[in-house]
Parts: sequence; C-alpha cells; structure tokens
Amino acid sequence: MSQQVRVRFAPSPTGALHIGGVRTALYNYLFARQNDGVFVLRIEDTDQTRYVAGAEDYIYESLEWLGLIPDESPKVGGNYGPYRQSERKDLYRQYVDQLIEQGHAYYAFDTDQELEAMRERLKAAKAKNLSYNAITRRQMKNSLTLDAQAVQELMDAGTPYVVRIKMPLKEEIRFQDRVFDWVKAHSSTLDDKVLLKSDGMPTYHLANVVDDYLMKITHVIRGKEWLPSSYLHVLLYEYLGWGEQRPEFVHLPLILKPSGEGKLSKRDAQEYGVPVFPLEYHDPKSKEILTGFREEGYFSEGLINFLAFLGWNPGTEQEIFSLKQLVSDFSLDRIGKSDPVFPVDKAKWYNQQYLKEMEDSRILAMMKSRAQHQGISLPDWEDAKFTALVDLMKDRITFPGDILEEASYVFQAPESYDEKTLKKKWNEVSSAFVKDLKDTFAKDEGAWEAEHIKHLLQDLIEKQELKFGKVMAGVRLAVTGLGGGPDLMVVMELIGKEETLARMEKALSELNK
RNA sequence: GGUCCGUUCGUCUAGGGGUUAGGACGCAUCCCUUUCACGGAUGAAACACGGGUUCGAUUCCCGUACGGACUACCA
Repeated sequence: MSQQVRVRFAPSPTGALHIGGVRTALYNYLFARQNDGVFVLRIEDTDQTRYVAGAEDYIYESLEWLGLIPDESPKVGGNYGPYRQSERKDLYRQYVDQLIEQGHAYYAFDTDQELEAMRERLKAAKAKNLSYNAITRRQMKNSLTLDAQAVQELMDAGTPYVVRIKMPLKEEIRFQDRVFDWVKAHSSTLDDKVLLKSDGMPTYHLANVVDDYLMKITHVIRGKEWLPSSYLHVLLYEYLGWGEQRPEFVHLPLILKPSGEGKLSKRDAQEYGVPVFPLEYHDPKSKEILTGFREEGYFSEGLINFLAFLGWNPGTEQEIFSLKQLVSDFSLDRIGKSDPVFPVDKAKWYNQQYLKEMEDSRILAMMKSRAQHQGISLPDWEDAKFTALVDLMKDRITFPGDILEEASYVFQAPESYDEKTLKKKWNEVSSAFVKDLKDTFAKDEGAWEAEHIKHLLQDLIEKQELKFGKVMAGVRLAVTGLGGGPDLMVVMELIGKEETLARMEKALSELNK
C-alpha cells in the first residue's frame, strides 16, 4: 500500500508573497493534484519580530486568485492542525527534550556579546569557519562545558538560553534529492544551529521537521535556498527516530533577477518594470505600494502557465498549458537544475496568448478596473459598444489596460497630430479628400455603421479616381491624430458621426494653417 | 573567506557518446494589409575553458573559470 501524497506550502507571513513562492506553491499544488494527494498550507510564523499583519490574508487572496486552493490550512482546518506554527508552540518542546536527553542537543547560555566576541576571536585567528560548532562550543557557555549544577543554577536564575543541536564532528551526511540527485556534506562544515530560541519558539529548522513529520508530509517541495540546511534537517529526522518516514526532498532552482545578478527581489519591480508579487501589496510599514501581476493586467491562467515553465518543461514543443493539463503532465523528474533568469518578455507573451483567447467580457472587466485604478474616466457607453472596442483592439495588445492608451483617441479627440505622418501623408490631395469626405458624411442619412461608412468612402475614392492607400492615412490622421491603428471604419462608428465630423473639421482648420 | 549547488543561442529551454544541436521569447528581413498589430515565411544567434576516457565528446570523469544559494535566537 503506497501512502497518500501530502505536500505543503509553508510561507512565512512577513510581507507580500513573492512570485518565487507562488511558483513553489504551484509545483506543490500540481504534484498533489496529480497524485490525488493533499495540498497543505502551513503558516510559518515562528519569528514574532518579523510578523506582518495582513500578510496571511494576502497569501490566501493570492492563492485564491490563482486557483491554488489548499485542502488544509489555518482557514479551513484539517486533521493535522493547528496549521499556524505559533499555535503549535507547546508541541515542539517534547522533541527538544528528547534530543537533549539523547545527547543530540544542549543548552547554550551565551549572550549576543559573547557570541560576537567569539566571532571576533576566530576572525583574528584567521579561522576558516566562524561558527558555533563542534570545536568552538568547547569554549562557550553551555551545558556541555558547564557542570550540571552550574547549568541548574543558571536555569533557576532565569538566565535566557537557547537549545542547539550537537553537530557530530566527523560524519558524512548525504541524501538523494529529487532534482539534484545525491548531495552530500561533511558535518565538520556544519554548525550547531539553534533549535529552540530563548523565547521558547522553535527555529525554522526544528519546527519544519517536526511539523512535516506530524502532518505526514511525503514530499518537501521548496526553493533551493534550503538545500544547504537540508543536511541539518536530515540529521534531525534521524535523531528523532524518523529516518524512515523522512519526506522526499525536491529543491527548486531559484528565479534570478532579469539582470541575472542574484535572486529576484522586491526592488526589481521598479527596476525592470515587472511585478514581483501576485497582487498589489500595500506595505504597512514602509507605506509603499508594490504592484501586482493582477493589477498590471496579467491573467492568472497565463501567469500559472508561465510560472510552470520556469524550471519545468514537458519535453514537447507545446507551450500553452491549462492548469488542468499541467496537473496531468507535470513531473518532478523534468524539473531543471539551473536558476532561470526571470524572462520578462515571455511573461508578456504568455499574457498576449491568453488574451487572444479570452472572452471579451472578461477583458472588458479588466480594462474597466484598470481605468478605475488609474483614475481614468470612461464614457457612459453600453457594454455592447465597449465590447466592440475590445474586439477591435484584442489582437494588438498585451494587457486589457493597453486599450486605454492605444485607443485613447476613441474616448477623446486628439490634441496633437503625429509629426511624421503629418509630414509624409498630409498634403493637398488628402486634405481635399478629407474635406469631401466630411461633406459626404454630412449629407448622408444612412445608418452610421462601419459597413456603411466603408461604402461611402469607397464610392468617393472611386469617383475621384484615387487609391485607398493614398488617402487613408490622411483620414486617419484627421480622426485619430495617429499614423496607424485598427480598422478606421469601426473607430468612426464608435466615436459617432457628430464627433467624427467635428474632428475632421478641426483637423482641416488646424493642419492647413 | 568557507560550504553546497549549477553552467546548451541575449533570455526560457529540448537533447544527449556519432544530430545540419531542436523549439519558444526577443531581434532582423520579406509576405499579407488602408497604416499599426495579428498571422505566415526566412534569417542571424549556443554546447564556458583546459585536460583526460574513447575510434569519436557538447554529452562521461577531473580540474579551472564564471554564476547562484547558504553561512542569524530570519524563514
């Protein structure tokens, strides 16, 4: 009987969920769904000093927007709760005691100053390793150097202490990672990491191992930044007697800045014009507003597709995958080892692909919300008219909000005329044609619809023995102020007859000065 | 500095002892078109370097270089 797959996404609520975290959540989700497993959300809030109010809600909202809904979480509960580490505080103590009893951990009473002094001393001695480890702990104030009575006295006096793991001096630690295969490290290069902090909270390392065990996690899928501390985790599983049940490790390559220097960070959003967060985030501390993929006009489906391909690929030439397809085709074995640079252009390309297939109503809703977000007021049109505009622009934009800019002339008469087009295309012929066209329109009593407008235009062109191409640029310039754009007949229909005539009139008087 | 991990077009990547080293983004040219875009076609563009192993290495091994992560009572 093979056990049920259980994976967890374990962010820490210290701010906005980073896009790298979103990818980790996605891979966990895909793997869980594919194996009819369980996707757990665990909140790792053991650092009370870094806790940020609202960060947890931000995580839920982000996952919801993306459709990556956890099966078990602080919000919906589950059989292995609580799912917030701060609420599990009392659980960890017994495992710490067990480790101390078995001689795998010890109390340490060193103050910050003493720790600092130790590092200074080592630095002065040109030591290679500045850490609290199997060698240096012999000179420090801990339950290995102090006798039992001294330790008891310190405890009784309420002296703050931490519990550290007693790292073996000479031992090779190795494990098989699903992505990196066999990796190994020597214990002499590792340090005596703190397991229990002086406030009684566990550190990440202890809480993580204990919770993964208690929550019956079968696969730990997380960022590669954890690879170096995995050796410590492996040791902990063994010391706690859980070596056999240790989950499989799957370390994901890190997403690098567009410049390739270092991992993608908060600052890069401004620098490269790419969001780094799924949703807009209002930092309660710095008061900064950090832009999100959602607000920038990215579709969640496209973002998921893009993110899935950042480190994974199906081995075929198919690029477009729905979440459902990803669930069936995803495989841990096809995750790459090297860190990808965040490919900004590709993120946009994916969005464009999804936009082309998207229903107009959804694009329209996003366009409207973008307008509101930007403080742009839209005319009081019926949705059908807006939809026609969306349809007109769909093929030439990347984000729904692009319509606002690219087709701004639909909402507002041009205030200036494109210099280049003016120089090249505005001449006596086009000027005369615009005037005649205006008169034709004015006299006509037919319905003001693109088809009909086209007829009027064609008739006039024929009558004057002109060519479409010769004359259209001038008309477009007069109506939109630009040298290019979508089907002009539809544009004229959208802005209305009256406005079209007014614009032609204005162009004739302004451009012929 | 130390430890761990990585290295195929500018970028995301496929491949893997003998291939014209494949695709995508971006770029360029051409076609379509009332212009811009979409679409279509074509093109430029890569196995970091040095040693081995081998009949043969981009692929396997070892070094070097470069890059990244970690090195907190942060996760």
